[in-house]
Amino acid sequence: MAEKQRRKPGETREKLMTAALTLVGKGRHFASLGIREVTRQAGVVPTSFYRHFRNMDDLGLQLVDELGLVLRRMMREARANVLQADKLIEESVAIFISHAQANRSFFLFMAQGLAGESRAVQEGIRSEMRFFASELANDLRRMRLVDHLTDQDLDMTCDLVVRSVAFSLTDLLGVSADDDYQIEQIRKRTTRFLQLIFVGAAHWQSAG
Amino acid sequence: MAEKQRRKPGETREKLMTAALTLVGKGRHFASLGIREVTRQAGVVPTSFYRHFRNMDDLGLQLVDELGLVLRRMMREARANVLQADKLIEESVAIFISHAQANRSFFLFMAQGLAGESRAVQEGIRSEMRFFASELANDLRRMRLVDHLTDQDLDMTCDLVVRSVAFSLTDLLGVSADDDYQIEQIRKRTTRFLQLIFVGAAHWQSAG
DNA sequence: TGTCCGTGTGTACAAGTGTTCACTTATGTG
DNA sequence: CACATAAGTGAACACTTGTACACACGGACA
Repeated sequence: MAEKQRRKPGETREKLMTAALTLVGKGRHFASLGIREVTRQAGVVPTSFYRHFRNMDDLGLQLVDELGLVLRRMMREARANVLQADKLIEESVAIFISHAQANRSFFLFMAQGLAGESRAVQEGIRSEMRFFASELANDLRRMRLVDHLTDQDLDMTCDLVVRSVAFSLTDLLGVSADDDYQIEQIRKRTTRFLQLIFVGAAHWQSAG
Repeated sequence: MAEKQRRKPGETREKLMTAALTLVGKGRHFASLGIREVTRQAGVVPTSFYRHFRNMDDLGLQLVDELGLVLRRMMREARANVLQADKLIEESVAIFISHAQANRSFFLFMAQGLAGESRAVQEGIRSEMRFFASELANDLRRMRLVDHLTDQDLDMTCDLVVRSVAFSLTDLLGVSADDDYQIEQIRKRTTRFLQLIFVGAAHWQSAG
């Protein structure tokens, strides 16, 4: 039999998660992946799967957790790089797009999971988005750019912002990763979306 | 052998499409459906599938076409029922939600397809959404509520509106169909999203 | 009336599926 | 060093899957 090569602990686990993401990155839908398929892609025997996950839903849930880390990294970078308020939207969108490109499979998985098969994964992703929106609201509060909005209205605004960006994600993931022209179009459009929303927020008082 | 019961032409075809939608309505993801599974649900022998569709992607494409009809019906009803401009948003959202409930499986399929496995289905749904947005823009132009916007800015606004509503769809489809409280929350939130967007559009000139 | 042809049916098969089982081995802890 | 344990392996199982083939029927049209 082939030698058993155990390296670092948790290595196979990671290989399996990466394999699932790789398949998603190749255009497959997470819901259509099977255990054997994933283990094959990972170069591991099918039985190994059960050492780390109970089933594919379980693997999906653990991917959601890692997705949370990716999002947090992105937030940190945005906080560090967006210094001047006047370019806030442009720069944030740019950072978002570059992260989405760098972690294409992850974001693909996220976009799929929003309407996915597993209720738990769905709820997990939704919860990550809520967290993201609330962090955004905190940042904006801290920057005192939106003092005229009630907390509730600010939360709503940020929710809408996150949703719009998430939807742009599906545009972005639909075009090939090196189609610079299309990507630039998406960047511009997303930026204008957010500008429109913030113009609305700025005048919300009068309409609320 | 069981009698062969041929009824109306195209009946089996419809049964297969309905069967796929039914499975989607039960929580399955379209990408994970198989031919045998669908024919089983339709009460038809697997071989019959090939008389009407080349594969599951083909069936998906034909579902997108029918989805177009559903959307057009919804638009027609909205046009007929939204008479006074001041309640335009509220009433449109209400009509949308009632249609989404009445055609739950269809809209579930649409939400799934946006990040689905088949590029063609994806593009089809996206195209339906673009059409919807452009029709909305035409209606608004006709009502002369947004004369200060350029055509391009109006298109962008409508695009954002349609996206926001589509995203609310995933909220709506995530809650049980008779959870009136949650549905009401979603209705309110979606309404406020659109109001925020239109406030933004109303003041866009100054920022554009 | 005869003859296509679209559509429905049953059978068959090779390949792929999830999961269980009994096994081996590497490694950290005592 | 001995050993318990986590993590890897191959074989086997009972199913399910997509698809091909030959056949049956019924209505449209000559």
